Amino acid sequence: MSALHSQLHRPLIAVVGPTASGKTAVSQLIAEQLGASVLSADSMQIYRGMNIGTGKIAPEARTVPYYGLDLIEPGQAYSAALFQSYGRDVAITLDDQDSRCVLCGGTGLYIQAVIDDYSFAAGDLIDNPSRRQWTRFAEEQGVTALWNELQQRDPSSAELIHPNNVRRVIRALELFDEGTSYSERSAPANRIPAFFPTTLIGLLVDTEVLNARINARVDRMFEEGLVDEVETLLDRGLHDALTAKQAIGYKEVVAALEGQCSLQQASDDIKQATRRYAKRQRTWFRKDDRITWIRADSTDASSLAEEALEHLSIMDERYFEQGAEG
RNA sequence: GGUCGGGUAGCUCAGUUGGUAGAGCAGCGGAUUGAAAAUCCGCGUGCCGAGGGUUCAAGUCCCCCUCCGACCA
Repeated sequence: MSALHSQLHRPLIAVVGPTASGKTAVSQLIAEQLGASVLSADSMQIYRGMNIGTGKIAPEARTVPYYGLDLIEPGQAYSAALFQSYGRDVAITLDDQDSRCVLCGGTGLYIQAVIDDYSFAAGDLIDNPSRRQWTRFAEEQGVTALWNELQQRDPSSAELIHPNNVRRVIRALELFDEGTSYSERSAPANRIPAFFPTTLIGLLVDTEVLNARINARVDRMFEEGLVDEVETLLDRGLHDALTAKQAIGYKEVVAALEGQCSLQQASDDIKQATRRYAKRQRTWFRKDDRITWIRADSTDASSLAEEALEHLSIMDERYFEQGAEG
């Protein structure tokens, strides 16, 4: 019994990989060739006004329609569940118009929420009394006491979550309050069935090469006016933003602007945080064995796109053969 | 040239009365079902500057050399 969504005429395309691996350029070239649109799956590029620091492609550089950018204000809350319904709508709508969709992004959870059969619980994200209550409980009683509460109510979920991981313990308690369970939903990522047929392409870059690219990119962000961008966002209330203020490149510049460190230090911190982020992305995508990895040490996006397109046409063919059989 | 400090993990340093070494940071690996650029977990062999000596046993004591720093000439 497969949950595979069969409404799509052609499989979705997803280009994944760590930050600075060249996803944006390659995705756009692929989309150009196929007459497709790009759907960004990036948890920070959804914010309006966060452009330089998130590596968002400039409007004048866009040669195909883009989705998934500038969806909300930095002060607004967002979630993987919201992106899931947004992304699926986009994918289905494009397919209905006989157009194709190239998912492009570094936020593994967002990608998977769209293409795989994740079912998030109902419940209010914005005004969630349960989350508030447990957050306060954690502050007052400590993380161990919090975990003990979960252990009492929902032992099988408690078993899956380390007591120090407050965020996730709280989430599990929320789910329990909603009458469901964290443990019922969690499953090894590679065992979740697909929701859309998707051809996944991963860009693989040698760590040393990627680090050098990250450093150069951060320097460029400062040259392009990252500090000004952060100042503008602060005027618009970045401080009160829950998630947006945690973005790499922004939190460090804010610290410098508040006099906690020099701009040089902020730049170094951004480079380091970005390296670590890239590592987490590598870890996330590595376990997905559907991904076909393309070596992207060179910056020649067009040859990478060509390689990707070759693979895509093979996979399309396979998809239609299977469809004809079934 | 002399005196005093110091030379221990990539970096900053601990190392008790001699029992072949351990923290923070960095780095590396992993997890990930409504914040995910978030959150969390795991990983420490290093000629203890070189050589010699005392001792059952030396990062630790003694001698000598060397390098760095401060001060005195």
